[in-house]
Amino acid sequence: MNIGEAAKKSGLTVKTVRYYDEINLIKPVKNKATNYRQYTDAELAKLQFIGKARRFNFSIKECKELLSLYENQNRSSKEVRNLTLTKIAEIDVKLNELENLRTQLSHLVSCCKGNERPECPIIDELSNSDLN
Amino acid sequence: MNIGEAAKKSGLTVKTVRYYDEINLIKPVKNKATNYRQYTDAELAKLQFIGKARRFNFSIKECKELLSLYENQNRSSKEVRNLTLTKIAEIDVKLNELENLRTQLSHLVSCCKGNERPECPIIDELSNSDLN
DNA sequence: GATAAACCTTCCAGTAAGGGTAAAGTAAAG
DNA sequence: CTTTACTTTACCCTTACTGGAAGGTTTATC
Repeated sequence: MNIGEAAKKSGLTVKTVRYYDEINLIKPVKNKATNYRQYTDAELAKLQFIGKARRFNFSIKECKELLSLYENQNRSSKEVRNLTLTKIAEIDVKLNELENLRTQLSHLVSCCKGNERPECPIIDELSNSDLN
Repeated sequence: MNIGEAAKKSGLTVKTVRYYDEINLIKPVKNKATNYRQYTDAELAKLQFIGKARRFNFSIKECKELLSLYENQNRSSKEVRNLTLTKIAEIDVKLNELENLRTQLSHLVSCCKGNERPECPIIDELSNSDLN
C-alpha cells in the first residue's frame, strides 16, 4: 500500500511515517517506476506498534529497542518488562516534579489577591533570589 | 560584572545567559574595548527572576510576559495571577496524562511474568492495533 | 485527449531551550 | 613572559516531528 493508506491505518501522519523511514526505523521498499514507498502489512503492523509505544511515552530510541524485541522470537519477557519498569520510574520522577510545582504555584495563587493593585506575592516570590 | 559571575550568581549556565542575550530577553551592555558583556545588579536580578520562573515551568515566552509585569510598576496582580492559573491548568493536564500512562503501564507490568520466556503481554498489547 | 484533484516525491527551514566544541581574543596570576 | 582562566563568535547537535515549496504520478471528470 502507499504511504497515505499506511498512515491512515496506523493513525500516524504521512509526515511522521516518512520521518520513520528517514531515521531507518521502518524502511519500506520503493516502487522503482514511481519512486513511491510501498508498505506491506507487516510494516503496517510495525507502524501501529510504534504508534502505540509512542503514545505510551516511549522515546523513538526505546521504540527501536521494543521493536527489535517485538521482532525477536527468542526475546525474554524480562527485557520488555525491565524497559517498561524504567519508563514507569521516569514517569514517577516527572509526576513528582509536577506535583511539587503545582503545590508551589497554588500556594502563590492563594496568597495573591488578584486585583487591580500592583502588589503581587507571585512576582515577589519570583524576585526572591533564593533557589528555594 | 562579567558573564561568568552573573551566571554563577543566578544559578544559570554561561551558555544560557548568552542565549538570553541572543533572544533579546536580557541584553547587557558590552565593554567596547573587550567586547565582554557587562551585567548590572538589576540585570542579575532579572536573570535570577527568569531562572526561578523557568524552574516553575514557565516557558521563555511566558517569562518575557512575567518580566514585563515585573518591570511594570502599574501592573495589576490579576494579570500575574491569571498567567499562573493558566500554568497550573497546563500542569494539571500533564499530570492527568502521566497518571493515565502510569496506570496503563503498571497494569501491563503486572500481567507480565518477566521471565526468560518470550511470551510477553506488554509486547502483545503494543502489537494490538486498537488505539485503546 | 485535456485538465483538475488528489496523491506522491525531495529538499529546506523551523520548533524549545539550550549543549558541545573550536578558534581566537583578553585578563589575571605567578 | 607564560600559563591559566575567562570571554567572544560561529557552527552544528539534540527530540520528534511540522510546514511549505516545487515538482512528478494517478485517477476521475469533461
